[in-house]
Amino acid sequence: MRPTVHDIAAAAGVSLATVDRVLNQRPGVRHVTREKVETAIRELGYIRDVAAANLAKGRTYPLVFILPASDNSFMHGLNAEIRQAVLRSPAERTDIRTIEVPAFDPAALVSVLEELSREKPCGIAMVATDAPEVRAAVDKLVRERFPIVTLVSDLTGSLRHHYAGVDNIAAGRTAARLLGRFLGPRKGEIAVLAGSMLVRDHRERLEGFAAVMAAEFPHLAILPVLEGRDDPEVAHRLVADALGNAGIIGVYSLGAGNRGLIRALKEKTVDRTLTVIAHELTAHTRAALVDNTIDAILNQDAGHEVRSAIRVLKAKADGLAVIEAQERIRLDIFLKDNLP
Amino acid sequence: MRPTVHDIAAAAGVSLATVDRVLNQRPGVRHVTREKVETAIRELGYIRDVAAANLAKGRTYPLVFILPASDNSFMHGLNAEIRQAVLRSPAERTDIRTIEVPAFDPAALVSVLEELSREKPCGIAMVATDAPEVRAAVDKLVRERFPIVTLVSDLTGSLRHHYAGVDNIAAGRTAARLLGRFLGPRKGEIAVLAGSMLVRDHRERLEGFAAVMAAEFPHLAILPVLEGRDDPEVAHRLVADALGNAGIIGVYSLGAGNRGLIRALKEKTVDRTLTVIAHELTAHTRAALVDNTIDAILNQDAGHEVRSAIRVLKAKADGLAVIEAQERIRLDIFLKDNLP
DNA sequence: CCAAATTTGATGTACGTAAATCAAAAAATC
DNA sequence: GATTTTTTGATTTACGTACATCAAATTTGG
Repeated sequence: MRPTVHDIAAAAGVSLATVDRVLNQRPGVRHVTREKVETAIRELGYIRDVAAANLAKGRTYPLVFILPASDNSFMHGLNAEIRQAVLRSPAERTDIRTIEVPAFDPAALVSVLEELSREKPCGIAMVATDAPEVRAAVDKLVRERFPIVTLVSDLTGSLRHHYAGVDNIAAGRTAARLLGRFLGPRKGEIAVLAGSMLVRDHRERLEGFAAVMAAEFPHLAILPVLEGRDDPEVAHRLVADALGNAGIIGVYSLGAGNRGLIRALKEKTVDRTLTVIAHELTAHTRAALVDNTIDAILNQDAGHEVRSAIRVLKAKADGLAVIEAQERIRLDIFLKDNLP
Repeated sequence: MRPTVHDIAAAAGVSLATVDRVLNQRPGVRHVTREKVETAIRELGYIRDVAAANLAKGRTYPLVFILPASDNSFMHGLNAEIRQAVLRSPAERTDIRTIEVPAFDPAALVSVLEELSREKPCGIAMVATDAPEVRAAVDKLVRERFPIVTLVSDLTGSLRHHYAGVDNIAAGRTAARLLGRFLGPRKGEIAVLAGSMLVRDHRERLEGFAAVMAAEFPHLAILPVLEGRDDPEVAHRLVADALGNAGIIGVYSLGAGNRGLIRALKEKTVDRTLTVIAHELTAHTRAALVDNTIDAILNQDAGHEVRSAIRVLKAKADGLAVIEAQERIRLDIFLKDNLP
């Protein structure tokens, strides 16, 4: 049987009350006594029964998710997954609140973070906008002992405890290799459609993509990035224009808002084979993959990201270890054959 | 606040003891009373606090993993993941035992299953050998209310509650498309290295592979399957021999024991580019991917499979729902750019 | 050495559920 | 209608931990 507080008390030769004081860092314990107890804990290999403790405390985990108010399929999916998590709240003892902030607006994000400092949630998951003031606000919260995980888009160089999202540089590199290998020895130009170069994840994907392209597929030339602002209409216009260029043989869409891209691809008048790689599996990209308009989809599983963020925040709040391998968000590669 | 048993008792106008009898299906409750209680449960939306119940019951989950005694990297990895799960046992209230049975031996597997029927574990995870007598033994256990999940290799047509493994037909199809697309318009022959055609997962991978090859890449001819018995030495000899055929331009290794394959590939005398796709990420295949001996690796995450099997078995034992999306085991596709 | 302050012990209640016991009430049987 | 059987209620203890209270013991300061 695993040891209980009673065993610790007996082993350390103190009372239950004292063990409790040590375990819950309450005052009124002499240094030597505290050490006796801590030794007993270590020697017996005592682990607190979190379930029993939560029951006694009537504990819930108030968590806050901060998301950008972006109107694209991916964010809608992320929102839906958070709602699913809310439905599971009673069983998981979580109490989840979502805050939407204007996208790409560091100041707004910072002010939300500052408010949270007063509200005292036991964990914060946020889609980070990459700016120095955001980094400073996050670091401040971490120093005040708030568990913080970044979601989807990381905040490198900050003190955040964990990042629940894919490695975007690796994603870009993977896209480049797939595209390069699919195209074979053909020479030509590659169009890149992004949302905005102001977002870190898009910048990183492009960085990885360009690096592998240059190093391993020098016969393929990357055209200037089209910034579609994750908006289907804008994307449609940009891609339709670009396809006037007969030299294009491949497309990499690294952002959201692929509806416009797909429409432009289907409308193309000149009949030629384009190899297309896009990000994020949605109803639209899925259909396009099935009908061969798109050749591969790179995806991050929003459900996994949300569940992982919650697990990590709870663990951090309790000071417990996380299973690293379980919390690694993988880059899913979908061909038409392995769709879920 | 979520309702408790006390609220149910009050709402149904019965005593706590009666509610308990209903909840734990103990005898001695009239039909009408039982219905009153069940109505109250439904109307208040009562959900049993599993943590509190487990605490009161002093419950642990005795689980059994049945694995084939195969000496290859994948099975070693699976074993290691089970040992990790054992380390987490105190926190997860599990009590995990592993049983090794001779590989490809339905009779041995059946006799182990029959023994388990007496031992009464609260759940069984097994790497299934695909045979009618195994199917019958599994169905019998399921009818006796044992939760059973198949691991890595499924038992289609049986009553097992869940399969914790990848879709092997989809895996084979994916391999075919990757190989076909990487090779482009080149004509040639494809060597296929399998472990044994007696194992269901290998048969299924080949089936998916052959289907896509025939339908979409008819200019590539699949050579007769090499059965390497998942043994590096045998695989080495078979592949080395096969590579004497100058028409081979691609290799699909759908089984375990890739060390021999890799050695044969590196030794090849004629200098030509082979496109190679293999299964299972191990130290060897990983190195081969990095040095370009292998072009892509298809993988199933053994850690995810083990954790998923445990979650599902616990949920089934408690009669709870599982998060389907979370328990879906994906086919990982690794290029050298997205290695973990 | 005494008083004050600090540290420790003993004890009880609570969390939500399980499980057991025994008495009381209701229903079924003859 | 009395007896047996079945059903229900009331109550208690337990699981492992948290937390509060009060008394007792120990240490510290003067």
